[in-house]
Amino acid sequence: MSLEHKQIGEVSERTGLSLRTIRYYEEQGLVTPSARTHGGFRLYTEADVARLFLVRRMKPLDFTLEEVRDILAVLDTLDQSDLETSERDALIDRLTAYETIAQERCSNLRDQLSAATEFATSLQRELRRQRLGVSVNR
Amino acid sequence: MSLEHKQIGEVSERTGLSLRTIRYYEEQGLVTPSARTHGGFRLYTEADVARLFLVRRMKPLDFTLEEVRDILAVLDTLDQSDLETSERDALIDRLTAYETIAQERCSNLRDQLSAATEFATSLQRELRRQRLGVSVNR
DNA sequence: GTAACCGTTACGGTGCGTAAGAGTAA
DNA sequence: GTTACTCTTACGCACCGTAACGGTTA
Repeated sequence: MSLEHKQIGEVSERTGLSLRTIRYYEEQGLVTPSARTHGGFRLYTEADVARLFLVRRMKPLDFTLEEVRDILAVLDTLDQSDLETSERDALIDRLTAYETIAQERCSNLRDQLSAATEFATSLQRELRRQRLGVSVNR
Repeated sequence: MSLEHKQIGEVSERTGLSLRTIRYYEEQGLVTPSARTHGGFRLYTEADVARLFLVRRMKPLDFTLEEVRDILAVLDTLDQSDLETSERDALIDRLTAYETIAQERCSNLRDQLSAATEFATSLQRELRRQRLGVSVNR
């Protein structure tokens, strides 16, 4: 059992998500553990953990948790084989919309990274200036 | 006057910060407009706007607004020429600590960007698969 | 039985969004 | 006198952090 199902603490360490966050994601319907012990402890399969990692990868794109839930639902549904073509097309459209947003957010992230880097190096420069100013006494 | 002082709407457009955000930053003591009209309209100088841009550059590093205020205060104080050496050294230490954090956050941001990019391209792949699956009918 | 985990419940906090209602600028 | 800005006040919300208190597991 401990081969198949892990409890929340280990999952937390592996994913880097806090206990609180993992429980909150469950509360919001994102990732539900596949099982519980008789006493109520959450038990996660590898698939559950993979799903948590997937959510984690989406986080930087700051989707709301509602959007994340929707994306997961679309992906889940697309994995079914018994879908009518019209329904599948609709899902693909929804996913395409999310993909567009994702690309936009990625480019935002790039901008933020460069802004942040710029700030960090400006701090460095300022510090050098200040240290010199003192050691050379002007 | 409109040559020197801009009101909040124009500042908002230029900085990309919302009116609410600019007012909130003031409330938190980050950036205070240099003047007000008789009627109470906020008036910003170029220096004020530059300060807002500076805050904007810090945002991706997700410092709390309290930390941002502190950083700004340190920078402001260091710009004074009449500081005792001991005081200046203390400020430099504080700034150095922030610089270390900034570097860490930058590398976090890089990780997030790559995770996000990874997710975006995985979405792309999934969409290609799905579109093919339909058009080829399996 | 005793650590080390885990459960639920609930309050708190940050960083804004979003009215609402009224005054100001040109 | 209008139209476009702006003001303050205040409530609301997402995403968790952090107890508190008690049960579970090995």
